[in-house]
Amino acid sequence: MSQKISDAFSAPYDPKKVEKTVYRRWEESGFFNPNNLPIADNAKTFTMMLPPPNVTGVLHMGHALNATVQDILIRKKRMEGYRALWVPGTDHAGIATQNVVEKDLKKQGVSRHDLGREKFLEKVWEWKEKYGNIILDQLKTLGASCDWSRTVFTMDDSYKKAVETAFKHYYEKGLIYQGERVINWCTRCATSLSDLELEYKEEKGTLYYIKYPLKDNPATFVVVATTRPETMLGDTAVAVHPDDARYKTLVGKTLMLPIQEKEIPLIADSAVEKEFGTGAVKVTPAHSIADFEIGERHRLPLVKVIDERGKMTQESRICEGLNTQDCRVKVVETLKAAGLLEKEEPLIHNVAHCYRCDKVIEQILSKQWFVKMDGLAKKAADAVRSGAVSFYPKNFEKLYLDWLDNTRDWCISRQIWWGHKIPLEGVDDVLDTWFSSALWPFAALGWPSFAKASEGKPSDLERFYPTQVLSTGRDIINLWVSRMIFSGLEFMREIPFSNVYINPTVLAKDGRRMSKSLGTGIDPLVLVEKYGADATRFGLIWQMMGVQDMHFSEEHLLAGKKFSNKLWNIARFVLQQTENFEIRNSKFEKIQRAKLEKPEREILEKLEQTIQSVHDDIDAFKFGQALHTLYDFVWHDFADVYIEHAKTKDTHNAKRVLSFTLAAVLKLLHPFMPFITEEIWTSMPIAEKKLLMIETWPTASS
RNA sequence: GCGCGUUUAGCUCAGUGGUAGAGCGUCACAUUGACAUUGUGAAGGCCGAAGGUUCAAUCCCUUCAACGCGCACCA
Repeated sequence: MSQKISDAFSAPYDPKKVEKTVYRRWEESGFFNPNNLPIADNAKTFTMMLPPPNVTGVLHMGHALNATVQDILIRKKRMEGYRALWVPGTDHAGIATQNVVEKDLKKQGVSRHDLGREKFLEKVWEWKEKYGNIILDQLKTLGASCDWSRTVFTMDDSYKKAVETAFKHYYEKGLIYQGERVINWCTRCATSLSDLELEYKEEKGTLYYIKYPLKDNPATFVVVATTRPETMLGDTAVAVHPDDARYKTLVGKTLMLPIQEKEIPLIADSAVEKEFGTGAVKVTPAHSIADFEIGERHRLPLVKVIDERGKMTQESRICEGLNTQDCRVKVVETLKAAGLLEKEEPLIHNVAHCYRCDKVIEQILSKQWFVKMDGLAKKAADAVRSGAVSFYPKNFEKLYLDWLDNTRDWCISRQIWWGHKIPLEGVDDVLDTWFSSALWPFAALGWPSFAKASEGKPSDLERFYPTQVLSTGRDIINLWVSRMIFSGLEFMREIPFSNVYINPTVLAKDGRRMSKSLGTGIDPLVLVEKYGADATRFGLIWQMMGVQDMHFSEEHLLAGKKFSNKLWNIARFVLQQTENFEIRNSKFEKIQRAKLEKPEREILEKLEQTIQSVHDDIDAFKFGQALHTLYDFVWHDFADVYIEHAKTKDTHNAKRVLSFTLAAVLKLLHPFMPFITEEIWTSMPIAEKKLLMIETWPTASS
């Protein structure tokens, strides 16, 4: 692969001429697959699972950032001689994907019900094929060194088996149960949702003060305050706080529920807040999770007045068939006419919306499947409390523990079509997409099968589980990370990863999160086209200095492009100087420092420091710092100072130092900017040269 | 309401108990010698506000504000 320098380099650097070819060279080498790495049998493993992107659409810069972070880690470990495996894949993403396909069909005026389940699922599979492939191509274009031969989709047959096995395990252990309980329901998606799949938004509402007459003394009232007067049609009690002096004498009396003209008790329950409204709260056990719990404590009947389509039921009597909004109007009018509406007040309150379609959530009584959480949550919490799993940055551990310490049972059944069917007879529901994602670290390695890869060789599961690092975003710490941890402990009896690196959320210019649904996403391929993949990676990492969020800014990609060019020209100069100057790789690293002149000694000392701090920073997940250090060294110490000095002399030692420093720089930069470094490496005058991606990572000699 | 984070140059962000830094942008000058995607230099900041500790505070403490996030409430 030796090339004439004059052929290999012509300024300015053009990533388009290089990146595709270099990637092909890596793929042909087979080294993305750790089985092909030239390492000893007892080499340590280093495994990462790519958080499988949803097949809802193309990747944006947030994904690009996470892919780059992981590629930096895996490339460094590979150069350090580890059996390095990075498993890629994609996620079927239940509701989210079903929704985008439904939206797409809607453009042609077709609904999923027009097509029917089977035909609709065919459409979803078509969508999955298209976007799944685009996603993998995007990752390759960015330089991701995943082992593509191990690519997994969360609805592959083998994965399906994992999901069924997991369900069966929980079921037989009594951890999965079916129950009629109040759950979050999206009337648009027509499915239940878990507590985590809601987004609360502050909205202006009205607080209605309604008089509930005492049965024995209809001239006397208990006034309740509510933002949802229509749900009063399903009230089965009014509750006050046990210590509330205002109601002490009334507790236990019977009230008349207006409109329905039903007798309901006035009860005392400590879940009621004295300060809110009048201190008396209407209890609608079929349409509020909190009221359902009060209802369980007081054995209250359940009256379901809102159905799964968001329409009022027969039980609502005067409002039967109306939607909730119209029913509210009718209820308020009726109360006014009866003189039972005391007053109305404006109120700012939080309203739950569906995290996938934004529709307001109803809480309704419904028969669903649940996973018992107490034991599992405790396992997951202990894994972090004991230090077995660590978060970077550390403060995310609190977010994780807060949720686990307070979580309710997990509603895992969904009334949609796209997903894993619940593996029991007579049930058409599918599983929450996070149920399958939770198994990712081991299901993607073949679980439940431990079958040997080949004669005598350990299976992937044995060899690569547990993994070392999970790199992901903060928005799915509880949805995903916590569930992987208890799933790993439950099924593998071992934590799935020891480090969780939470990367910053990439925000668009206006400060909103980058996301497809918000229309704020930027396709990394557009930027790769403009600046090159190395510069795109550079720009993202350059900006990532360790805070929670980053306002994505394209100017850093320009800096990356300039830096690529600088590096290219540095290499041009060094290679010109060192033409016909070939050293064996093994000897190459050893330069007797004492015999050198001051400028040579200084640049080598600075290089040592750089090697040390880059090494430490990457291992501490300080990727931005590492890149800044490298940039400063390359541009300001090496180019501005040493190379300028080297122009003034033509000694053997100067040539050695030039070559040696460049070689070290290429290695250190390779995880960050893999393409250009690999390309320059092909022209380095080094004997017994391998691909840079598997060359030895530099260490600071002490 | 509770908690966490952020607030530094036009923009995106570093940083330190003692004359404040980078990238990009701006301005001036420099062009045959690796690189104009360059080089040299310059302008540009009461380091969110107010108190406090200290010889000295952008940094430590308190309070406040704005923004972001999580939790609770969301009757």
